[in-house]
Amino acid sequence: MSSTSVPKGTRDFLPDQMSGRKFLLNLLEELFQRHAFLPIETPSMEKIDTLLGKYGEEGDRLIFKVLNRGDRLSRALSSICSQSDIAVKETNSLADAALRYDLTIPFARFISQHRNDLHFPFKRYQIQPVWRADRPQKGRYREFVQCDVDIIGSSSILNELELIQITGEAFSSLGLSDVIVKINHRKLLEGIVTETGTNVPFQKITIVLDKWEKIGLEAVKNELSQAGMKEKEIEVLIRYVHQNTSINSIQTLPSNQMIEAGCSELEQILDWADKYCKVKVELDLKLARGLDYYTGIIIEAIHPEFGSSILGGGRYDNLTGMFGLPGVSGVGISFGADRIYDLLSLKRLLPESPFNRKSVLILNLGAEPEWMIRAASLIRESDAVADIYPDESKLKKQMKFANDKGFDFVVFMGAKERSEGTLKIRNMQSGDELELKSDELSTFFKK
RNA sequence: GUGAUCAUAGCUCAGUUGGUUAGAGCACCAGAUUGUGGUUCUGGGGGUCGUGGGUUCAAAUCCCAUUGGUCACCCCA
Repeated sequence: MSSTSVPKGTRDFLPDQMSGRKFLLNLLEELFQRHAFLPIETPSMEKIDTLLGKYGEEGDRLIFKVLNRGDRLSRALSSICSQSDIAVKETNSLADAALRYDLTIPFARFISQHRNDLHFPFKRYQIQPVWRADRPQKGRYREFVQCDVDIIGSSSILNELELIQITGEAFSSLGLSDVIVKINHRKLLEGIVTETGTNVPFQKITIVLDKWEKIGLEAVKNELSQAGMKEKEIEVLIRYVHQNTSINSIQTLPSNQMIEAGCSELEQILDWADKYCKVKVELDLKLARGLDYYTGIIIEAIHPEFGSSILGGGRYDNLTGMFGLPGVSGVGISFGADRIYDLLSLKRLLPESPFNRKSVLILNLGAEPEWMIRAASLIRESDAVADIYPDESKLKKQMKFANDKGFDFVVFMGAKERSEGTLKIRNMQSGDELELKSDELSTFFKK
């Protein structure tokens, strides 16, 4: 017998879960549309070269590669097997394609390819699954849905503001009022690191800083020193980064070009966010984000009752350059739909009804089928959900079915009702019953 | 890639120093109730104790291996 389980880190979704997921995804999509973003989709697979080398060395390891088929595979295998040592490079000849790791790189590829068919600045949203060959754990899946909104072809920080507005609108309409948006600026961070005079790579330092909340100040100092920073450099770095959580305090930083550029953008964004965004926005100089391609403002959203971030994003100045379209700046964010769903379900903020509107089950009491068919049509015309129980089963069984399935009403259409020219409707929650004339059916379930 | 931990019914779990026929709750099915569900009562079905091997008169229990799940690190939505 074949196994009934699904691969590690992937899941089935039952109808009960799907109604919550649809609710979330529909809400986000509708919000994106109101902000004039347009939808696109890209294939689940990209050519392997499109993805490799874009996410740092850790990222490359987490990309799912798709094995070649047929002769190409046989040739690659025999070439590898004939060698005494299998070079890592050779394994790439086994795969020409890989599953997408995020939606941002495919988007950059998409923009470069279709540059002549698009109007810039171009605002797109994209809601699709991505795959990562990670070890699954709480809030971490190997297949998960990202909801990306990006604006490409404009350097204005009006775009950053809009993305934070969308973040605030999304979480407040979902009922997640405790979400905190943390922001930082890659240039500012880089400027600070420059001021320390260290020759340790910027990327290495930011990753350590990012762990601050988790491991504490002393451990951060330790790791920085292990990374090769001198004690004096660490001291300077910590002094600048430590406790700089208000816009006033970052103005006390030394001035160089990068710091000034970063500061003025952050200052503007924080001021606007305070006035126009429905979410708490905090400056956090420790926020780094591992993805290499960010160059300006970076943002991340967290919730105090959830261990990992539920949204991430930032500005990238030259993503399309790798695909032959240089000098185009973009900024975008990605909602982690699966994590947000988990959080909503933890906080019981998802709608309970599996049908997204009033729902009615017509009980089968052996009445003339066409009478029930007409009744169902009338109910559906009034925009409610209608279903006819197909078999003339015991009433108890049908009632239990209606109850378990979550129908709001059942309709009795039996011999008694037929002779009186009426229908009996029972509210499944209150137990109230009332009689209606057949032609009142279409208006009863309206609104 | 590194580390920890767990695996008994569809689900959540009990199961004593190894010792009769492996239990409970929930869920499911049937009846009490032949036109009324969600409450109650009664009864019923359902397990090769993850898999393979070993120790023993005897293994869910002890040993070894293996597979799978979960959690953490790394990194990230």
